[in-house]
Amino acid sequence: MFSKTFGYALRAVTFITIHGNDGNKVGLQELSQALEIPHHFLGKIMQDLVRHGVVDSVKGPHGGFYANAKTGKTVLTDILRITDGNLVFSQCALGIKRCNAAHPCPLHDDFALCRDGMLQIMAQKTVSMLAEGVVSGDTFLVR
Amino acid sequence: MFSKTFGYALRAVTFITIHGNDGNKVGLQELSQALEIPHHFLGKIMQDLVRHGVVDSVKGPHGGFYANAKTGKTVLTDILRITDGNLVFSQCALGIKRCNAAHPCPLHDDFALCRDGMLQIMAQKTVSMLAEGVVSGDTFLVR
DNA sequence: AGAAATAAAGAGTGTCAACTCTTTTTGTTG
DNA sequence: CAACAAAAAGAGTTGACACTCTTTATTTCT
Repeated sequence: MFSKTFGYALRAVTFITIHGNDGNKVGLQELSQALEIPHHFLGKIMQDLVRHGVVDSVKGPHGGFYANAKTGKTVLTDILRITDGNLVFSQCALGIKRCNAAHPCPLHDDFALCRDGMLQIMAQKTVSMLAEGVVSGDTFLVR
Repeated sequence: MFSKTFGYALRAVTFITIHGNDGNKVGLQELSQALEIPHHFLGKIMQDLVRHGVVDSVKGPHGGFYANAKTGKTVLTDILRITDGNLVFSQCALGIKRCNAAHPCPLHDDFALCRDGMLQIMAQKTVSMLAEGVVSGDTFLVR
């Protein structure tokens, strides 16, 4: 459904929301170790997130990533759009090109309902909501 | 979400249910042209479906694929299992390995609800139900 | 029996996501 | 300012999926 990149990005941003605020920064090293994500691959993803302003970063010794004003308010579909592009939002379950409500494939209605439901939930959930769940011990970012 | 192979397989089986019964057979040529699916690739997929008994085939002149007693009763998850394996049924949205109800990722509950809903629908829908929709002109297999 | 048609089988190719490694740039700190 | 630490950038590798091409096996028809 979603790419691995999306999972990595979401987990990383959530981790930074928890541990990278009030002047604290999270290094790439620490981030990749804590979340068990390949170091260099995560670097590229973080680059992209910084470029889009989802998180901020500073270079140099004691540098790293940290949450900005936008970070906590970012909704999951924002991140999905960055990592997976816009295609996820419209593709047909059977891969038929001109599949739409007026010219539906046999699965169109059921699939659209399911997919749009998921996207709607993800459009309402913010990163800080996820962070809350993790802090309270209800949900987990690793393993 | 699902592989192209799944879409190809489902469309092919539905087409055969409509056009390959009562002694009629559908050749690979005809099938791939009607559904606009790459010829040789579809051949491999059909092989697999025949091996699993979803459809039958005969070689030689005027050979081709045709529906058997099982074909119409096949449910969509049967085909999904053949083309995409069992992983689809259990994977985590964020790619976390030991993600489950007792140790959930932040999206687990929402995603499981959505995914299981879709799979449940697909476990109840048979190929002949799809064929009905196509025959009545409500849904389409091409383009 | 021989030719032709057709599915089956298998090897080969392209592309992309996922991952690794190396180099460069930027900023900090002593 | 020199050394160093960390992110940024970019080239390289791998594996899986999607697709193509060629060869073989099987059946039918003349």
